Amino acid sequence: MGMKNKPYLTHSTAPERHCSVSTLSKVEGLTPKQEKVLNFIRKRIGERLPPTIREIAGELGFKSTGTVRDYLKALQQKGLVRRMNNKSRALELTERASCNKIPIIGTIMAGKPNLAYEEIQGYVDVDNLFLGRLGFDDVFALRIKGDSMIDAGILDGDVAIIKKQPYAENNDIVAALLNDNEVTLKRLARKGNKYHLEAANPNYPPIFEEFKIIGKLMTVIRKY
Amino acid sequence: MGMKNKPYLTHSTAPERHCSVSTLSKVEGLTPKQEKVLNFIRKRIGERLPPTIREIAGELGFKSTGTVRDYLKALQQKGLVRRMNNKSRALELTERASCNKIPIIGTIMAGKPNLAYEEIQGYVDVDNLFLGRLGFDDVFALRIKGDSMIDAGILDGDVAIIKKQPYAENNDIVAALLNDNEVTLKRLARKGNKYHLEAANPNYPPIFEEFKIIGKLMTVIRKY
DNA sequence: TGACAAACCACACATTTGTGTGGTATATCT
DNA sequence: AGATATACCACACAAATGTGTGGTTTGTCA
Repeated sequence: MGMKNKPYLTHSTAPERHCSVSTLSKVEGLTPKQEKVLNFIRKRIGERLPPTIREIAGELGFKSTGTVRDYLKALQQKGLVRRMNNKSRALELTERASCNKIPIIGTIMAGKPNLAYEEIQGYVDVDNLFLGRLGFDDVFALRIKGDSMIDAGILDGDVAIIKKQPYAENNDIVAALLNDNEVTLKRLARKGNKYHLEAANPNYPPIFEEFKIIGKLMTVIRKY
Repeated sequence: MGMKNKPYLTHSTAPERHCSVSTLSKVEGLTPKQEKVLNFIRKRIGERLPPTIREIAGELGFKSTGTVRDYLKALQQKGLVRRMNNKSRALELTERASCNKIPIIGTIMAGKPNLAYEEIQGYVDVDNLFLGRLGFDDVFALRIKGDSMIDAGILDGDVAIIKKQPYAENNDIVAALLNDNEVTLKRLARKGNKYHLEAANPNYPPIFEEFKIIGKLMTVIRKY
């Protein structure tokens, strides 16, 4: 009955990930109804608990589970949804249907009132962007202080996502622990067969003192 | 049986969110076994499909569902997990147990074998970092081509997250549409009471031709 | 007209899944 | 010694859930 938009888990801390990609119906050849089903699935996956077939039926007002299965079959055929047999809630969005992604635009057509994406080169996956295939265990973040890496495009205040590892290769940008227990982000450089640290800023001298590599720079994020 | 670490959904595009915060057991008063259960739940929620009780039992090697229920009860009492009755897979992590955040480290103590976070300045919330309070519909991404913004620390290949808006303020970095339908990222500048676009690179001249602002730079992301 | 897809429904059945009861063993604390 | 918590197990039952079969209606396209 009228439970529209009620979060499934009462105390959910999950972000609202529901996103109706308004152009998807045309792009992907979805009917409006199919898009509604897909959007509900999106929403619930965003809330961290995919729906059961009967929950979809309830939300969309269908009286038969068979109806939902027809929709799921259609969405599967169109490559937007994947399922596992005989597993409850085993619904997954494909790359194309995922709503955790922000389109990367190449060219944009200026339609009169709105914009139309002309060329979508790909998608930024919000979840994977930092981590790639890493787990949360494997990384930490540093907030950059100072301008010692400015020539590498790493500015004061940027957040650096560091993959924990006690080694790195020549020329990698690494988070290193100095003797005073300070962490610094520098480029790993080799002179002969000894490694040292170099800033990306001519005003800073290379560091030849003892250091310990604690991780390797994976991602830089800057907010404006 | 030995299905350790096998992704649950074969073609899963979901990130591996499994994160055993190694200090959690002490902080939260968890036993090692309880932490293992929690970490498996974390992992599977990260893969977008919370586990059933029997799946937990299978993973951890328990032969009885009752065992798992004992663990869930303990985790619930310790405020790390929430559940719904009679709903399959209805497992949710609380704020404290959630693993969507990456700690931002200030100083780091070098313990003998491992590192200990000395000063956690805050957390990077993976879900909200790009968007803040924006929805997925309000943004798009541009992949930076060229070095015209290099002095602003925006390099070739970086991904720029743009908030859609047809206006901006002086000195904002904006995504602008030029006459040839090309999108470009430049700094909005004012001369008298006319706006034009400026690169952040002395090799590029300012752009005085007609343009249309399509959005404002919110975030820059660079992967290594 | 016929073929086809979309969009529904009913209902039975099998499997999955959560729940409940009642155990055993071990260690710790009082 | 008794109370308590952890750490398991077996088994039965009920509820939730996925599956399968077989329909009806409507519109579109050839």
